[in-house]
Amino acid sequence: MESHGKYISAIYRHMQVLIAAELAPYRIGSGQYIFLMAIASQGRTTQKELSEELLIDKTTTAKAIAKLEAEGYVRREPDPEDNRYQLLQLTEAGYKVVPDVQAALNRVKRKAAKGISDEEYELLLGLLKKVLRNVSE
Amino acid sequence: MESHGKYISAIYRHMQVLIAAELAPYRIGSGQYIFLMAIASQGRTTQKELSEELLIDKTTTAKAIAKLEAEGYVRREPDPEDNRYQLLQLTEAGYKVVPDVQAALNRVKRKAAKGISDEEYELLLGLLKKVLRNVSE
DNA sequence: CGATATAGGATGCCATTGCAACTAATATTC
DNA sequence: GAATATTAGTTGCAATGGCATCCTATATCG
Repeated sequence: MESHGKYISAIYRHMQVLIAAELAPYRIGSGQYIFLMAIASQGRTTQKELSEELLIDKTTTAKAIAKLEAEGYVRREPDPEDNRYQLLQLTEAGYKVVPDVQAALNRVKRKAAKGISDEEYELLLGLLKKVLRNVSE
Repeated sequence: MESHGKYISAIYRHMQVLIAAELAPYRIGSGQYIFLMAIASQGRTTQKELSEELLIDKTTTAKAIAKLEAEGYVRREPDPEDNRYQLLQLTEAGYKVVPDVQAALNRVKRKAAKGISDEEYELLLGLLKKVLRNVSE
């Protein structure tokens, strides 16, 4: 009785390794790029929003943001209207690195999707979305 | 430009948590059950074989097997014909726990596959297999 | 046969991740 | 308005997992 779990796990681990290798030159780890790209695409945001959107534990988010900040890609400043929040935004260096990161991610994606048609890929995305909704509720 | 990576990663992390909770009563972690089930289905084997079949680094395999041995589910003995190998097999307790683990995995799978038809599920498996082949070569 | 290479496995180290528990700030309730 | 609850974020801890390195046993090559 075959299950998707084995494949999901193996794909995840291999993608982590591939992405880590691609992003090593920028000193961005496999655990940080999602946050960088999320901030890039939605501008000023908070850790809470990122956690909810990416379905990642808030403590994981905190640590990833701390690393991105240490590398100079993200700036943090307390929200003047509510000091519990830290407003996040990309720095100059952050904006500059985004296209390179995007290109690296595209390379990995092309490698992963080789031999899969656009229709099949859309189908895959749709099914994964459904599975994610199921396991995350 | 949407990609499967985000979903794969989120599904993986959520499944880890679900499986860990299901298997906690048996003191089997989310990193060990695959090995238990693999040994159960193929009988006497070695760490090398497991690593290759599951596409998992050999050091990860070593640690998982060590834990399963410590919990009394797996027995290890040196291969008399080649002392580099450790022959692995389930203990009594190992055989006894397999059905429970299988049932737990089935529960997680049913939850994950809710609202997905058998045909769609097969399609998903096929695509995941393709992606895995792509990223692991 | 002896030297070198290769193979299975183990160990140390580090990155990622989630949970429990905590802190500080804002909301709510009496 | 003071006490309590909730919320955003942080810290410590433990589990998973890969890489570099090492050890020991077998293979190979001169």
